[in-house]
Amino acid sequence: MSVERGISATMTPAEKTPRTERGRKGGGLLLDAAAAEFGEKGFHESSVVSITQRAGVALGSFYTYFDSKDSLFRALVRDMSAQVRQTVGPVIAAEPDRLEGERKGLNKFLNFVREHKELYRIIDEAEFVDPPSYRAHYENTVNGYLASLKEAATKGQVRNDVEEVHAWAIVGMNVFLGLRFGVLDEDRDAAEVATIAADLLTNGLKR
Amino acid sequence: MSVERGISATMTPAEKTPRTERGRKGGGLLLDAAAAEFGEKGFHESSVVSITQRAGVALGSFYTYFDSKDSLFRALVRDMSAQVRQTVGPVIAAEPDRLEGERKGLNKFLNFVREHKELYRIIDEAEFVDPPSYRAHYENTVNGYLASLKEAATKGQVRNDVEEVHAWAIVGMNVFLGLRFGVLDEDRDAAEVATIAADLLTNGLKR
DNA sequence: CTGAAAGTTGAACCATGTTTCAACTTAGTG
DNA sequence: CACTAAGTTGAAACATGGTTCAACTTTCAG
Repeated sequence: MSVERGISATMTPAEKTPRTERGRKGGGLLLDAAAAEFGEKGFHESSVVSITQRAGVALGSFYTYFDSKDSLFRALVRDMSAQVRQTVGPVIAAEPDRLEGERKGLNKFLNFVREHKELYRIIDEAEFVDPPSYRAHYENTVNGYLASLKEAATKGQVRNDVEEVHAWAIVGMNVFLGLRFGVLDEDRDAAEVATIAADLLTNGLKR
Repeated sequence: MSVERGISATMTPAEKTPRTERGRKGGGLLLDAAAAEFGEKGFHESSVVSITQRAGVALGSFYTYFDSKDSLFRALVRDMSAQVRQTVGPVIAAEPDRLEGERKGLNKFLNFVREHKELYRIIDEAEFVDPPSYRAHYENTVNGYLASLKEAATKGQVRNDVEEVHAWAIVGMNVFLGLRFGVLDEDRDAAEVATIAADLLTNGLKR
C-alpha cells in the first residue's frame, strides 16, 4: 500500500520546498504517512499528531513542510490524480485500436486501484476538503478521454458522434468498476472484468 | 431544495420516535434542516448548533430526537438512498421495453438530482461517516438493476449474458452523468443527455 | 573550525463543536 | 382542574485536535 514513487522529486511543490537533503527525507516520510493515514481513516479522522507519529517525526516538524493539514491533503490529491492519469493514459495511447486500448486501460486501472486502495478515499474526500481539485480531477480525466475518443473517431475506430456525454459515461463506468472490483472486493479476475466491460462498451446492451 | 416528502411518515425510525404531534414537527424540522446543511457544507463543516438554528429549535432539543450527529446522518443516508430508488425504479419498471426504460429512468434521475443537489454530498460522504450504508446504497441499487436486466434478457430485449459487471458499469455511468449534468452544471438538456447515453448503452461505441 | 541557516522538538495555546443536564413550558388525560 | 409525560431550553462541561513557539540539534559553506 505504501507508495514507492520518489515523492520529493515527483511531487507538486508541497508548500514549503525543503532546501537540504535532510529536509527532503522528512517531507517524504510525512507524505507517505499521510497517504496511508488518509487512505485508512479519511481526512477528518486522521490527525496531524498521528501522521507525524506514523512518520516518526515530531509534531512541530510538520509545519516546516506544510502550511496546514489542508495543504498537505491538497498536495496529495493533486499527486494521486496525476499518478492515475500517468499510469493509465500511456497504456491506452500505446494501443493502435482504441477499443482494445479501452480494455487494456481498464485492466491497468483495476490493478492500479488494487495496489492503491487509498486512491478512492483521497479523491472522494476531495469533494469536501478541496472541491476545486475534485472537479479538476474529473474534468482532466474526462477531457483526456474525450480527446482520445475523437482522435479514434477520425480513424473510424469508434462512432464519430462521440462527445462529452460519452466521455463522462465511460469514465463513470470505469470508476465504478474500480470501486467494486478493485476496492470493495477482489473476487473477480481483473482481466475478465475488463474484457466484459470493454465488450459492453463496444457492442452495447442490445441483443 | 427543501424536501417535500412527509418525513416523519416516510422516515426510517430515526432513533427516538416522537410520541406526540408536537414532537413529530420538531423532528421533521431538524431532518429538513440537516439535509440542507449537510448538502451545502458536508458533514464535518455542519454543526449541530447551526442545524438547530436553521430548524429554529434549541440546541438541547436535538438530543430528544437523535442520539448523536452521526445517528442523524445515518438516518438521512438511508432516507435519501430509498428516495432515489423509489423515484427512478418505477419509471424503469413501467416501460415495457427495458432499453427505452433506461432512457426514461436516466432522464428521471437527472431531474431528481437537479432538484436534490444534496443527494451526492450526502451519499458520497457516507463513504467516510457510515461506510456500511454507503456500500449498502450501491449494492441495493446495483442488485435492483441486475434483476431488472436479467428479466429483460428473458424477454430478448437485451443481451442474455448480463451480469454483475454490466450492472455496476451502468450504475456508474448514470451516477457520473448525474454528477456532471445534474450537480456540477446544468448546461445541457436532461432529456438530450439521457437519449445520448441510452443510445451509447444500447448500441455501443463501435462505428 | 565556526557561525548561521535549516531542521527538530513537544508542551502549551487556542478554537471549535458535541453532548449533558436541571429548570422550565406545553399538551393531553382522568 | 390537576397532574404527568413529552418536549424545550441554553449554559456549561467536556473532548478533540490544529497551530504556535522558543529552546535545541544538525548540517554545511567559508
